[in-house]
Amino acid sequence: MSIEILPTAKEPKRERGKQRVAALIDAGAELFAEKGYEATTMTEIAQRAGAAIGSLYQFFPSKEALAEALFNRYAERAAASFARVEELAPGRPARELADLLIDYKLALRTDRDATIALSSSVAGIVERRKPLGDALRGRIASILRAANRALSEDEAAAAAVIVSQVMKIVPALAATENERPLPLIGETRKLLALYIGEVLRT
Amino acid sequence: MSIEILPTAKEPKRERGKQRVAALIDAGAELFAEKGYEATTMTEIAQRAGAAIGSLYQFFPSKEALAEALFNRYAERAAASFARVEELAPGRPARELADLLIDYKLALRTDRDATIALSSSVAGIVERRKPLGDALRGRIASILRAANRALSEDEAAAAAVIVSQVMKIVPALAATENERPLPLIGETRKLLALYIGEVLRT
DNA sequence: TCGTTAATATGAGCGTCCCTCACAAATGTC
DNA sequence: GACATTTGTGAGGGACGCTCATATTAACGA
Repeated sequence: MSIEILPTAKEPKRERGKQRVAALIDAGAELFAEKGYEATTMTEIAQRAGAAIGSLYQFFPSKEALAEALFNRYAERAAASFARVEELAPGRPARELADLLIDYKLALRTDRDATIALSSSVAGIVERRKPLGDALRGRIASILRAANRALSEDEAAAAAVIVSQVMKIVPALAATENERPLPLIGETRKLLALYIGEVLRT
Repeated sequence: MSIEILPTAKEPKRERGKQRVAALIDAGAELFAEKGYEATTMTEIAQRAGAAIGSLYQFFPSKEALAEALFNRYAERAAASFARVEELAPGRPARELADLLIDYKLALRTDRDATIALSSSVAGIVERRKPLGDALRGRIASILRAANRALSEDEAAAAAVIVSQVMKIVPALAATENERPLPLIGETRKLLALYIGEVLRT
């Protein structure tokens, strides 16, 4: 499998350009979240941003490039948000670690809505996601090893895969019923706490 | 949200028509699995099946309809497969229940490859998936209540949601590394057994 | 055997999509 | 103001899903 080079967005040089780019990304985020990636047309995005179609292509050479710019914003926010988790993690018991990780996912829920529509439709995004997921799993593994020194590297890595998979349940549940404080989220906390407890006990 | 009426596939009346339909669905399954739903063109599907584009549209009035026919095959096989789980479930401890459910997902892994490409791209399929998931959760809840009479209906329903979500981890892991017997699947068995054990203990 | 009817087969062409391009307008710098 | 650079514009090219008028094939009674 070869690395796919994707034409990136062209940086705006002047103030007006920066506003345009921001408006275009915002319009794309709204429409992708509303109708999905494929159902959204480039003409539509340009219209909602108050720009001509050619102006959209001036900054984003393809629909994929716009999706990637959107994804980059999400990735930056996610990385910053997890840094906060790492600050709070040391010394906490399994139950609190589980809550920290669940809350991390809950906080990103809103931003995620737009990017979630991309991950399945845009080939380039799928590949961009992988290193991000790898990094997250690595950081989770570090937290686990810090909490239980007896854990081998492989054991921590395997456990981190499971933990990250359980964390993915959160946005799936939040999407199906976003009304109350969600008893199902509580049940997911229990699930994750059980597993982390088992891992730390090993 | 209104119910979306989707034009269904036209049933072939003669033997040659049935062969055509089978060849077309097979071609679609192959191509969707290879390149994804959006990247696959209707012309391509017709070509691989050895048919003209008009012949394809004779039986499937739209690309979505073809996707739905594909999905139906998967749904039928899944239902039949879970009936076998229900036969074996009564009287088993948590660990064995977990293994039964994980193995159920593993068995469907191959067929799932083609349909997984659709679920995110085809709006009609997303809606068709929902009742299927509801039915699965209901049947899991029944198994749980049979194993623990003290469980209320709501408790069993909530637990079934979590169990079905954990089961979704299986194909995700099988996709990332389909080489060895997968130690991560073993870790998922442990996770599910832990949770079901907790539920049955309540 | 043949004629009739329904089923199946065909591919040029329509509308819409993503995207290109030649050129016009606006902005910053001297 | 002159000039270079950035930004703005929309008609049109190529490819897609899909339609339709028409041709071919299969089934069955006379």
